[in-house]
Amino acid sequence: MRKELEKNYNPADIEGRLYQKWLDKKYFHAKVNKNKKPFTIVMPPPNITGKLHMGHALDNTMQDIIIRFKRMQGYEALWLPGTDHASISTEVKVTNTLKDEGIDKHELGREGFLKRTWEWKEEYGGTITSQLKKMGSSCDWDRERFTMDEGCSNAVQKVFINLYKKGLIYKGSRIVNWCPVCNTSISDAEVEHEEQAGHFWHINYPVVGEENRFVEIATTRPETLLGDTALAVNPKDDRYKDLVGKLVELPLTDRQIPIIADEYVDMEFGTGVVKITPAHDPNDFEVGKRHNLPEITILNDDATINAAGGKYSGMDRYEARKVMVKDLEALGLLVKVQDHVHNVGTHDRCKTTVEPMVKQQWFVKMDELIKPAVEGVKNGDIELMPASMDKTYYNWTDNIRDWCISRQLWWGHRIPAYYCKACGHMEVSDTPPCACSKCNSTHIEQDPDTLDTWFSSALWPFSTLGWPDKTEELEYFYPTDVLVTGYDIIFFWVIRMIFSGYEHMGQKPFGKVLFHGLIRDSLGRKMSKSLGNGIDPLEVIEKYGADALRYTLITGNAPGNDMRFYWERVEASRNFANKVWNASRFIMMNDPDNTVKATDAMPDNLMDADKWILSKMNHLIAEVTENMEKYELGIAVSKLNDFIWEEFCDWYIEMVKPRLYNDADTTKTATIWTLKKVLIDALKLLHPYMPFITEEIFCNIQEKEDSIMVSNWPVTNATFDFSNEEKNIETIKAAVRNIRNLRAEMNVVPSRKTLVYVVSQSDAIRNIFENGKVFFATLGYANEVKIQADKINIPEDAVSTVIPDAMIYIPFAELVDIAKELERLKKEQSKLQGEIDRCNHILGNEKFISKAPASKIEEEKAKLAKYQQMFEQVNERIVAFEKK
RNA sequence: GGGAUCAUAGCUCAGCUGGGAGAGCAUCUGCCUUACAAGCAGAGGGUCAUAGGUUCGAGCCCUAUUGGUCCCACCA
Repeated sequence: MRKELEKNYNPADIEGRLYQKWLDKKYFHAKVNKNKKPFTIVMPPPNITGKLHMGHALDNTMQDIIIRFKRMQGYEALWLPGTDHASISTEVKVTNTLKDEGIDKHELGREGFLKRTWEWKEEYGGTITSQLKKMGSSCDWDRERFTMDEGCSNAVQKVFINLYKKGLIYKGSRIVNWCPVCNTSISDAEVEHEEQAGHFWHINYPVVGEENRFVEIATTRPETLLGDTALAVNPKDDRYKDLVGKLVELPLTDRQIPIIADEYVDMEFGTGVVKITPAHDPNDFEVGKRHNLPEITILNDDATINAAGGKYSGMDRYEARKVMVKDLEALGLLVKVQDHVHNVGTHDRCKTTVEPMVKQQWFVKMDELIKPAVEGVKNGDIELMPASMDKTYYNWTDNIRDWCISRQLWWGHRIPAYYCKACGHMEVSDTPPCACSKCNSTHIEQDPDTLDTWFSSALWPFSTLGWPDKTEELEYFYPTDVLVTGYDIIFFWVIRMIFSGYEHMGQKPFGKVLFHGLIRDSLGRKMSKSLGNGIDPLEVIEKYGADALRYTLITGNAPGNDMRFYWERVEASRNFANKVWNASRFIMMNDPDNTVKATDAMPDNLMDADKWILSKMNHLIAEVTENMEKYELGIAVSKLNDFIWEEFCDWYIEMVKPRLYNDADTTKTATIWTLKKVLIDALKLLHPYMPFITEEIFCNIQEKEDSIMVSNWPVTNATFDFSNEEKNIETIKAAVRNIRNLRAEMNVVPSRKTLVYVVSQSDAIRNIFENGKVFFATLGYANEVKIQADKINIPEDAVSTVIPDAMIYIPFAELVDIAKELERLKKEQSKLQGEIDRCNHILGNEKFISKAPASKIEEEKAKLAKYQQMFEQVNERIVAFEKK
């Protein structure tokens, strides 16, 4: 017994139930199946610290749409989910939790800390994946992975060792961004630069051997003076030419440092003299290397002054700054203090001001690795969408620097390097050596550092499929087909996956990259925790349903562009869902016993309107499929929306009502068949976008425990190409519009039941129509025009056989204010004349004829013919009117 | 400083390789109508940022300008 559908679509009732059904039936699970072609998407792993936000919602909606589409098309579609251990985020989070409990991470020790972190992961790491389920994501949860699970960890170790053996990983001293709070180095990309109000301290350095001669420098960080090993001037700077090569006294210390000349110095800026602190400034580090200057580190890891700082040692960097400025003032060496706004680097996770420090770090050599990654995009092996992202991509690859991969953290993949405490020998190996291969000492220690989070993410497309083992999954599903991600991690992640794929698999990791933009709030601001302007996708789902959310995210936006989130847009999406719901309800109400099935053979008594909508649907299938294959998801769904709402609901269903309400009508079955056929195909096309509502309706209408998500994607069928009928109905539509326009002037009570479709119901009436007289019919409500209806002659048989009794017929011409209509027609005529002139102009142009493609010329010719025909028609009517 | 990108209706945005200015929302008018008022039928509203150029023809291509956003580098 089929149940009555609610008047309004209520998503909350059905979403959970349907998702569970899909899970139970294992529809999401993809197997190695040699009889089918694979289609693979690997999910960008969200952080285990994360909560689902709009960015994830968009990202995963796009992936789900693609994967559902491909699954219906008959591919073995795998969408592999997983999460990222997010080393630094997680470590910060757990450290803070411990802090709240009064536990210091270092007291707990490495093992204890890791144990806690794993516990934390078990408890909270699944939050985001469970939230993804609410969105309807059809991931293969049986294959869910984690960047630190056994397989992924093996892959990481293997890659590290391979690269090391190839000489592509090295250990070196580098100036790195040091976060004194997180106690780790961070990559350039993790540093945020923000403007801060600071000061410019002008300090005099006394020249050695010259009484009362000083060199004035300006600095924003006077405390680093302790690590100065030179002053530098520009070699072209005449003011200081004679000073180059001389020594100056370094204030507050007993050291003397040289004055050197280097191009790096900007003569215009400050005093034109720069203090060089190689150990605490990236530029100075470079200068120091060029001039063989010593590197004096003056800070401890927690940014206090170290033993090299004499009386200042032990002070915090800012405290030392204050004291030193005071001391300089006392010595009379402080010339002046200016206000100065400058950029300060802060750590994006904890907002601490980073400190450049010289450290021993592990690096990946990039110059060779990056080459195939550049080549792969250049020769089209990998396609970036939108194509404009190529520029951003090359901008990164062209300026790539060696990748600092070591982090002084505990949570992550530990570097597989082992040191002999006796002789200092280092070995890189997948198992800890029992004894030093050089001195046989058993005092061996593993490198304490862990790897950058992105090191494991870079391997994600193949580590998740079993690499380094040669699994059949890897063989079957790799390379993956498309990567969907935000453009903001093109460098962090996309580039690194690409070169890793080529290096370790010898193959690209994915064929296409589909970039999307950021979701902003209604004022165009980034959604962020600190602003508190984030909209929780779960809240949207609760209020309007997952389908409405998905629909909102996918429409009204071009690929790669940022989008703003408005509640009004969600409402519009919900309204569309409701429209689909009610159209389906209407259809079911008209066949309560479900006697007609869409799978039945096509009835042979289809009317023009039926053929018209079937033909339209046929075109739509072709267009939507093409758009989706090009991943133009927004375009596809907006076409679908227009079709369902405007053509199917506003025209077809309205046209068909008199037939359904007339018990004597012999075409009723054909009508219902057409309604169902078109609805079911439309539902299928819509399913990737709105999985829940389409499934619910599909099951109700079929009365089977079937599922739309494993049904076949609709294909075009030449049987449904009815170009004549299409033309007929389009003409009728135009006529109806004209009548509607006139209605206001006629002072007729408007009604949406004003129908013209009847014109096509019988040859008799159609003839009248074709003779230039247009009729419309109204069910009730039109008393005022009733009188006029008496004046016309409708063939009795035409009316009685097909048309419901309540219908009234009014001759078009009788109702028209002739003067007004003439005016309108003349306007239309002159417009058409304009079009004809335009076409003639183009077609008469030699250059156009010679240069334009043949299809374009044909198109213009067709237009010209069409306009000329329309012009003739209008002209005939004008002549007819003028006779009156 | 280098680069990217955007500027189209009141708002948010589409507009694919140059050839008839579009949608949604908002506004206004009329409608309880046996699928849907979360609806139906209509209407108004744009010098396509500015100035040049290429072209038979420019929202689209080129140059410059203005303003916005983003990324990278970063001044001691």
